[in-house]
Amino acid sequence: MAYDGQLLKGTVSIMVLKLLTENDRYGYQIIRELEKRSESVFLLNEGALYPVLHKLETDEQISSYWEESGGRKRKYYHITPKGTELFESKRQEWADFAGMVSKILKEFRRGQLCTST
Amino acid sequence: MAYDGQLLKGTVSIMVLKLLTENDRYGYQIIRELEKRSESVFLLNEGALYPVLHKLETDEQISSYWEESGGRKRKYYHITPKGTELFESKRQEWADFAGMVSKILKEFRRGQLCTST
DNA sequence: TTGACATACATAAGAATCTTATGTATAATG
DNA sequence: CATTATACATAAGATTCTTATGTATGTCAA
Repeated sequence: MAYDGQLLKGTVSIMVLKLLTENDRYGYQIIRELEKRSESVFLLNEGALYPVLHKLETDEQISSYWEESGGRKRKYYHITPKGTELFESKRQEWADFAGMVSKILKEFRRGQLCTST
Repeated sequence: MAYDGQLLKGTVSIMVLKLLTENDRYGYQIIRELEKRSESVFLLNEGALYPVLHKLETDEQISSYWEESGGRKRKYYHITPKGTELFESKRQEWADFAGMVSKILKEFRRGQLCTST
């Protein structure tokens, strides 16, 4: 992981759900896709992803099915209506949270003009 | 905590360092200040903050001194040059990380116009 | 003056989620 | 035929949060 691993906590499942809102995908594919989209910033390892997928499935936010493609058996995941709903609220939560952290990190800098928003 | 506690991981020490770049502060004061600035979104509890302060001190990013004020003994923390330096890089790291997560969560939405930035 | 509450420090047990390591198996590639 | 990539999985360990608990002092109202 290019970034302090702690920052990642809680965001993996949100990003996984995001990818699954677009298409059904299998685990290994999710890792490669996140790597690609983040320009190799998020180098998720399998030991991190698979437990997250299993937990999301237990929570019925995603479901799975095995499919053979490209001569390989792959476990595809599909987002459920519950997962879609939770994703939307988690996305909002992330936006609010990240906005608040950024605000605090910027606030009250000496010599900086503060304009109302 | 109003938000999924996992999102907080890794951000507490950055926000603490931020407050200490402004003024020396004591622990209890940091909790109240974060609560106030975040509009009660970040309700840090003492069990979370004190270990973070102790670790930052062990890492020599902050130093401490006891002072009596308002009839009470308070342990004040002061950011060191090392802490200031690390804060600046962590702030940048946070901005990059948060920007990347937000980008991924927004990306490729169906029916959405994508404009170059 | 006494009991409740806020202030102020601290630590310990437990939960969640990551890293690193390990294991199994198959396909592709040189 | 050996190495690498693909593809699944789990376990041990680290970190950092929550919740609970403990100690002590100051303030304020009944």
